[in-house]
Amino acid sequence: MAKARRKYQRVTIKDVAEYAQVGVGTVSRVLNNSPHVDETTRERVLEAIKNLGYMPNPHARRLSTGSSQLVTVITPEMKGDFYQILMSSIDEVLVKYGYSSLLYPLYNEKKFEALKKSSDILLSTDGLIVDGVNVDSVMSHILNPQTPVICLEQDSDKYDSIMVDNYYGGVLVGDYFADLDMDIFVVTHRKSHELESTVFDERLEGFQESLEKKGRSIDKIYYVPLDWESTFEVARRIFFRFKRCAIFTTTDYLAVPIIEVARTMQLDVGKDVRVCGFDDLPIAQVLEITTVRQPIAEMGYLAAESLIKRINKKIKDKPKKYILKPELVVRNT
Amino acid sequence: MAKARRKYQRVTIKDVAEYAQVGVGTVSRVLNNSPHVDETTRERVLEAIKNLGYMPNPHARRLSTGSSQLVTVITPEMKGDFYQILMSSIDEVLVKYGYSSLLYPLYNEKKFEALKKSSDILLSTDGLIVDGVNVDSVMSHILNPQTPVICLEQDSDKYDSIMVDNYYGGVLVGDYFADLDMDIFVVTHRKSHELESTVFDERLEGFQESLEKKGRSIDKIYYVPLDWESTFEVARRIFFRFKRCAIFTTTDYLAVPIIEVARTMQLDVGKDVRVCGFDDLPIAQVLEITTVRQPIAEMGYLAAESLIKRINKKIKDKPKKYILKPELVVRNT
DNA sequence: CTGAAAGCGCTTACAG
DNA sequence: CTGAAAGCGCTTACAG
Repeated sequence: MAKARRKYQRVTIKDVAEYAQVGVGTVSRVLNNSPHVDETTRERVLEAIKNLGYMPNPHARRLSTGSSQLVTVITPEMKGDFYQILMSSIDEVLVKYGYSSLLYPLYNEKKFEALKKSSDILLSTDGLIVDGVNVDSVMSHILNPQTPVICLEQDSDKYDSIMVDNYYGGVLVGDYFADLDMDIFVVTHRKSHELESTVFDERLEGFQESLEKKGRSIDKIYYVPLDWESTFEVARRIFFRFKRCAIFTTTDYLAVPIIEVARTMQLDVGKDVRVCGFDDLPIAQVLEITTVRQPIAEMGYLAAESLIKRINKKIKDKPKKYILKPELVVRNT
Repeated sequence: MAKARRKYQRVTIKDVAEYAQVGVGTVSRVLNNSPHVDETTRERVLEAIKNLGYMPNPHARRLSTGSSQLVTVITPEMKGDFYQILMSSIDEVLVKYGYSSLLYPLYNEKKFEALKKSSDILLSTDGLIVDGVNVDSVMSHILNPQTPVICLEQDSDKYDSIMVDNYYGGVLVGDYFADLDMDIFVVTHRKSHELESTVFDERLEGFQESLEKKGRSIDKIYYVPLDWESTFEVARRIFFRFKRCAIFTTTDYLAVPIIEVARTMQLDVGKDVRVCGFDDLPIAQVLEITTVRQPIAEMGYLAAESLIKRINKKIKDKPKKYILKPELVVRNT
């Protein structure tokens, strides 16, 4: 005779307690691996859990403890290796502390609107790591002031922020290219909407100013969408006229098609044609592309560690700013 | 004099009620836009909410209502356009019903382990859409039997499943290529671990059998990792020997580098060199690649609609299977 | 329209 | 080691 159960007829801790003939507190204790439980009662409870097919209700637990052991990571998109690396490193430290991460990528404007509407999501998690979005201006009003937030690749007055010195990275490439007796081109991406990041411009600026300081200048800047098809076109246009040149792409992603076109056109990449990317994505490592190494994993570690500290109220002081320095990695291109 | 508050000193519905001089029930009603609230009291409550900076506690609400209005989408990875399209279409219908989606990409094995450990995540959401993972065998034991699940690109005995007829898609390409008086090559990817999908093999099988039925056969199959650098190499190898051939890539992603190499080598793509992809990703549309159109958005719509129906208990019957038919889209390659 | 109260399913001092 | 009870912050019949 199935006993009448409440809404959703889920089996609760109470059912388990009855079945095992103990109090709910004891069930809770074995659920939480408390050491203060007699071994035989523990087994009886475990038995009950199994027989009843009990599964805990996370909402009840979270309401009771005031914590979800969850962290939300908000990114402006989800494509590319960058976020995979970032997420992996964040997860690595998170699990150490018993936390999990949830991804909330803003892959289109609707997604962002949805977030503003049902900011529930932002309130149901113990902390936030936000990449490339200006939290202060577009998000802080829907956030609980108590919720710890770490900003990545974006400055913030209210929260800890972790940035890479993109300008400096550009300078590194400029210094490197300045000594080359070649025409100098840049292939980069122009940000098209508010949410996009400004890193490409910063890299370009550092590059440009370093070049000028050495009496050189950019011969031409090509702006492309962030996809390969357009870049293939640009590469063909460049190499049709110039068999010898140095090209700075503000991300490795754009370097790939350029190198491939040059190689297919039999140009000597690494000698007559020099290509330098940015980011040191896995693809740059595989193709041995000269690039500027952005410490993505370090960013992730730092972000996660900082967040955990904030969550644990270890730090209560003013927002901190971390600026990580990139480095030039000269390889075969 | 700041009043002493409980743990986390968050302001609760009770504080708001006191401040506005009403009962907590009334506050709850204005929070939920109940029409049965006098306009002036509503305003008083709203005022109190603003002044106190009140933010609702989602856990309490979820415990009380038994629902989170959240859906988790689990994918085997997060790279590429596919998931962006899928997620967008899922979100589109979800918002219609007042739901939001959370992404949980299994970008590495640890992520999957973490999920098994703290299956909390799977229990705190009203439903699940799982892409490309065999739920029956690897996940169903950590799921609440009550939780509705929709499986994508993967068969299931327990849950609704939505699949694309990949075999049939391969047949379409085979029929198309069989009439071409050219050598026929395939560039495809071999699955390397358990969690990866088998779609590439299914597509290849359909292609192969259709060809055989017409008395033709594949001249050579090239297996590559799912990245462009390797594919560039393969393309160069092919076109070095064959200036005239038809190539079937089991995903558009792999068609791109092949087409680029052919073009850069001055071959007439669309005439001497024929390339047919699979998926109809945005990149295939931009580059006007002949391909097999996989109805990704339709999958997303169907998945989300089916899930909502299950959540609302509209359907209680046996798991349903949907098999979507892809179609050949002949373009310029 | 509105308030008091019960209930959602846990956790955690508090006694024993 | 264990049970009874209070509490987490909401929602929702139930009376009025």
